[in-house]
Amino acid sequence: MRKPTLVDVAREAGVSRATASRVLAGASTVDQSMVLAVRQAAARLSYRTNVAARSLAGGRTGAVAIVLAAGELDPFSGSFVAAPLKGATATLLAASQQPALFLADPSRLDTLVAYLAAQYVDGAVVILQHEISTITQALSAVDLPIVFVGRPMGESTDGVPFVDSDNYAGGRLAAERLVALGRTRIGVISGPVDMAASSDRVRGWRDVLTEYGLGTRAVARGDFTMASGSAAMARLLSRHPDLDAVFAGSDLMAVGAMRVLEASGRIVPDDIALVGFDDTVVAATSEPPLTSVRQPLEQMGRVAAELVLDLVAGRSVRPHWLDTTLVIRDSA
Amino acid sequence: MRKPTLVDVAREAGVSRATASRVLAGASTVDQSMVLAVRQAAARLSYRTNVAARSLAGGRTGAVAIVLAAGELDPFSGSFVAAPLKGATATLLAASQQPALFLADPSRLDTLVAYLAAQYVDGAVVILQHEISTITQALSAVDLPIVFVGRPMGESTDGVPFVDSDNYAGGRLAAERLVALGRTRIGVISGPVDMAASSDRVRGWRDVLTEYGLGTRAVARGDFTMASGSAAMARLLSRHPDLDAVFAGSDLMAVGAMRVLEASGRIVPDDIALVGFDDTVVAATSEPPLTSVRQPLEQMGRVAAELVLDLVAGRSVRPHWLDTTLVIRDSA
DNA sequence: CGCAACTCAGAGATCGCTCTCTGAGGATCT
DNA sequence: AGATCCTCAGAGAGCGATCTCTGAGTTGCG
Repeated sequence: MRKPTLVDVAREAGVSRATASRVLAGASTVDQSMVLAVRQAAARLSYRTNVAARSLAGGRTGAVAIVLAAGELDPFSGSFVAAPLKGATATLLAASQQPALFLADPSRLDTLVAYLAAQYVDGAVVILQHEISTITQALSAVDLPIVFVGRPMGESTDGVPFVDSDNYAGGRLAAERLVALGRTRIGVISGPVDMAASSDRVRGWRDVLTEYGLGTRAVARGDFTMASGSAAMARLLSRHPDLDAVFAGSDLMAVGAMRVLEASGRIVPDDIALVGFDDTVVAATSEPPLTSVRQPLEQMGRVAAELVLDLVAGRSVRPHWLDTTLVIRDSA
Repeated sequence: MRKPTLVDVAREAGVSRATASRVLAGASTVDQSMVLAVRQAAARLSYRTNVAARSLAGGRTGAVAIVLAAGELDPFSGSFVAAPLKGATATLLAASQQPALFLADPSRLDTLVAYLAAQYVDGAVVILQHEISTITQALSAVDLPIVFVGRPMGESTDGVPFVDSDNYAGGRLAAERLVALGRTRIGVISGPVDMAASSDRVRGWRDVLTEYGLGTRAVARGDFTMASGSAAMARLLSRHPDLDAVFAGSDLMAVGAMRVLEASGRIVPDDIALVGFDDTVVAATSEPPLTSVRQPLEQMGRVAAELVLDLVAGRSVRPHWLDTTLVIRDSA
């Protein structure tokens, strides 16, 4: 049997196509009795609006892409991607928009660009766990509302709408906690320098220490992994054996550092206090449990989706910084 | 500036809309010189065909959904989802079809059904690691070409096209290996009974032992997790302390079993040989490395995508069983 | 050389919906 | 009470492609 169309619904309800369309699109300027008639007719025929036709006529598809970088073998590595994804999905569904997941392969960006340019979707939320400048660059050429989760870095990223946690404030939170504990020789294990998130955290740490007149020389660089945290901690210890606190730019690096501290015979937090970043599951399960700066990952996804919807609706948006919070456990 | 349409391209190339359409759709019945003219005109205007219009007129969207259960973002699911996903994606892209990922939330199936019924896509590949009967049931009501990766179980699944590895043959492979090693008292740790994959593996194991006149009483049930493997092994040992081989229905259960065997003072494989299933990364990294039955996961995704394309093209398809292979390491 | 068969470009209808415009009917105001 | 305003249903024109049908030009064969 042929799929029922709007005309069928209209006939069944005894109204015109236009009225049926208004009801199904959720317009308010329709008499209540007709609304009911159309709704019931649609249900009776189990009618589904044809999105292609609606899209063609209305200029909007009702779908928003959520773009993830598929560099890793496991596409959904960790909550850094899953949590914003969840938040964005929930927001879009609540707004009756269809989320369309897209795994962007950095080596086949033409596919991504083609997809976005083909008007399958009205806008896109782009979630990149790591900075991938080729992706941001390719996207800048696409004429479509796009909001990034995480601040993109680079020349052409001015005015690009994004949602990020306030990494600077997060760095300050961590440093202030350590200062409040009476620590005075406070080191930092930074993440990759080419990531905005990473350098902002270190900047927050540095500013606080400077304000308190403390030294900011004890800096070692990692790459957010556990192994790099261990290596960085070892370097810090050899150069500054008298450290009494360390702020690590990620939980994984903090745990890596913890192992080295343990091996050196130091007790956390008695001899040396430790604060991590992200408040991932490892923070809760490490021994001792790690005090960590929490990022509102799911909320970031939610807000990014809201911003895309704003852009689609023609409203202009500004970048959003979301607050980080300090989750205090045993390590500091 | 307005987006260029087919009319613009046709005018630029000096041909009719119909001809331009034929060229861009890849038809062969067009003179070579016009093909060239249209191609160049399209490139000059950086024309992209409007998928909504094409879909409305042509009845096909050029997109195929890949459905995953949202719960399977769990990192542990790892390659069971990622590998078929990768295979399916590659196949679809090669056929110039747009893969559209969809995370199905088992508690909000209406969203999935609405998406599929709204004609966003021409067909769907459904990848479920665990049997989720509510999903398969909901999908049976949707009038759309669907192919499952993994055989769905249940009343209404007859004639449902699927791609699975030949779990029965895999179970046979494992059992034959153990028999070939001269083992005669061979137990099995099965997976959940309500999963076809799981019961097929056990059936293969049982048939081989029966053919060789060996006993098939040593059966314990697990749920594919490591902990359940340990528990099942402990039960097997208490009931059948003289076992000289065990076939575990998953690598994780095999590793769990290995821990218990080790604790009981038995040496793998000298005292007791062990074969796992799946050939996941844990098989390679366990100590001793695990002999395991490998599933062609990526190929399963590829074949499933091909079958969907066949269905979309109006060809009929049959279920496909793909061969498993035995990867021999140290444990058996 | 003539007629049938074939190839292939163009005209026009169509897919199913949204949106603007028009105008009927009722409410409000002077 | 008449004029004006407002609300809201219906008519009709697209949106941008595909696809069928038509017919001009070629080719093949008797």
